[in-house]
Amino acid sequence: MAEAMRGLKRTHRCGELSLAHAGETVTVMGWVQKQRNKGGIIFVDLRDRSGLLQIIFEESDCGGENFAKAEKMRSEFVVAVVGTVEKRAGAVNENLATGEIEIRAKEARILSEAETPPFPIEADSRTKEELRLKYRYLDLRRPDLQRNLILRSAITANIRKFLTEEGFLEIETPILGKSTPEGARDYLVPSRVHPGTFYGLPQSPQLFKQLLMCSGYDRYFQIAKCFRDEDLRADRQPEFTQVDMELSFVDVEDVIDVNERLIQFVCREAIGLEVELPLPRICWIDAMNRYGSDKPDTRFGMELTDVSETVRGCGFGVFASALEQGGSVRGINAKGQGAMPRKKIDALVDMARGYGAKGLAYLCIGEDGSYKSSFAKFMTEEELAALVKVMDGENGDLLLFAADKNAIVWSVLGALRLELGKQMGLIDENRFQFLWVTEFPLLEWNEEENRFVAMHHPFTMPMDEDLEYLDSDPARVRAKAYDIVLNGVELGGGSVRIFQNDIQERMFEVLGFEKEDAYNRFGFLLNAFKYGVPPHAGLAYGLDRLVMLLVHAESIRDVMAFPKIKDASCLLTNAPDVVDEGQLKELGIGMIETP
RNA sequence: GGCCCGGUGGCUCAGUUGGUUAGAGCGCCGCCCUGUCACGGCGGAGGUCGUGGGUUCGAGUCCCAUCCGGGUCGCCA
Repeated sequence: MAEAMRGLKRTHRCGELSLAHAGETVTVMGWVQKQRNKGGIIFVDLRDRSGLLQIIFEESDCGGENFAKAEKMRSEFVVAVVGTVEKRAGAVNENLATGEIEIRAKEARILSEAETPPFPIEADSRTKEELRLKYRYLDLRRPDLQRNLILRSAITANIRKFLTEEGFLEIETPILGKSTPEGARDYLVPSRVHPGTFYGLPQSPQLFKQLLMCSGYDRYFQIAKCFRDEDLRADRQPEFTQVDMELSFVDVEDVIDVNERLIQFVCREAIGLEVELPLPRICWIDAMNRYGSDKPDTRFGMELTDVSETVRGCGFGVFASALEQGGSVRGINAKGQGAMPRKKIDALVDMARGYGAKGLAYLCIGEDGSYKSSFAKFMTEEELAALVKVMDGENGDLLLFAADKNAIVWSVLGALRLELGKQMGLIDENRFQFLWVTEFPLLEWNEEENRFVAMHHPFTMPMDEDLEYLDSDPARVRAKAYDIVLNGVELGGGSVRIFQNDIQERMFEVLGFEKEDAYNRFGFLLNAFKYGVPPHAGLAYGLDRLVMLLVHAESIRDVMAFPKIKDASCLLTNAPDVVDEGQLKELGIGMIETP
């Protein structure tokens, strides 16, 4: 039977009490973590978001009625206890922050009884995610998730603090916006007032923040919910949070500077991590050539080596044809892995195929200097020796080679490098390696659409020195675009924006947009630019990813209160769900066919 | 959409080559216990082996289909 709280007021959270409070009478409230009944004495571990606290019940202190309540207490009951803080008479519990003290109960109330939860409410749960998400409100009671969300709150509070002090204004932009077909799929919201038309939920506040620059707000930021109707991953949710910012009268260096100091401030204040500035930088082409990735994990080496020139003209057809078709041959050296069993190598070959390679060439160098290889028979001894030399191959090493178009070679070796880095234990999980990746290509060729598409977005400014090639050789134009990477995860990205009409129109031309079409989609922005636009640039972070990495969570779901599962549904609320006929009718929506 | 992993009491798992009545730890229920904190002692309950079909004398185990969850490729300007 639940009792009222009347007359009681919580004085402390459990974890806030210490030896300094000895002798004080306090009132604590929380959930029963565990009851240990020794017969004439009952211990109750009380839990709230601050931690655990031991309560001791003895009939001589609290009387028969309260003692009987303590006997009834089960896990997850919500109780209130009035009592005295005491230094423990028994042994100190070293595992507990409040292990030196306990509350000697004088009065207890059972505010709410509880059924036995479907899984244990404790840290480091190994419970299946399906169950955890169905009972998310219980999962969220667990100390590790509470810690994650508390740290997330500390991170956003410090972001606000820093940016506000730097003169940024926090301004909200609409959630109900205009669908922008370029890029990710939009979530659509039907309009009741205008049947047949739809709002699009924002993939980012991009265009609005540029308008804010036109309006003179100079430095803007927002912690903004964003939506993308694409398939999920461990670090991707359909709705997620961006820390979005835009600055006027700045260039690349200004954006990087303020963001480096932001990162340093937040890491120091929120998690006590000291980040050394300036952060290292790498330009995109170097990142691809050295790591096979535009978001390299630079906590370990095993860099890629371009062996195209070494193998040119060799007898191995796969290498030769890749080079003939304008591709490359590159390799990585897995030091000391020369004795890797065939089965594991085959798994790597399969993995390479998963990234679009037709195969993966390997060369094991035995401890005695002998070769075991998938392609040695096609090459002369001299060719092999040259290849091993350029790969810095020593006895006991495993050399892996991919030969294809550059894009495939990079992605295959980039993925293999990460996999081998993990397998070989080369990654220091306690290290935080931030990295700027700069000078991204402005455009990339899209085979399907047979046209160039913007790598970042169509408003990204080309680098000054490449501007002249925008029409003649678009593929070589680099952008004033930059990504911030942490431990091989893309944390955020941004760019300097085009603010000159003529460059914007040339950009649309290269992208194959009709002028009319461009105005139809983005006219409000282009029109705004006609009335005086400051040079501006910005950046947006994936807040969830940042928090995930800083708290060492394995999935973005562990730093969000109510995440969705792989098919973008919610196991807790069962969203999305059907709606009744009347709602649809009002929106002028009919189903083509009921699934 | 493709590929990979998983689904066995409330939870986490084991389950041999297909072979008795499907096990363990934790949890849960009852009784006992005045210094426990992974409390302890005694006793007990609890399982359509995700679902459907097939092979077989016999299926948790093999085959097919399907559902659910996770990872990943495609996708994510």
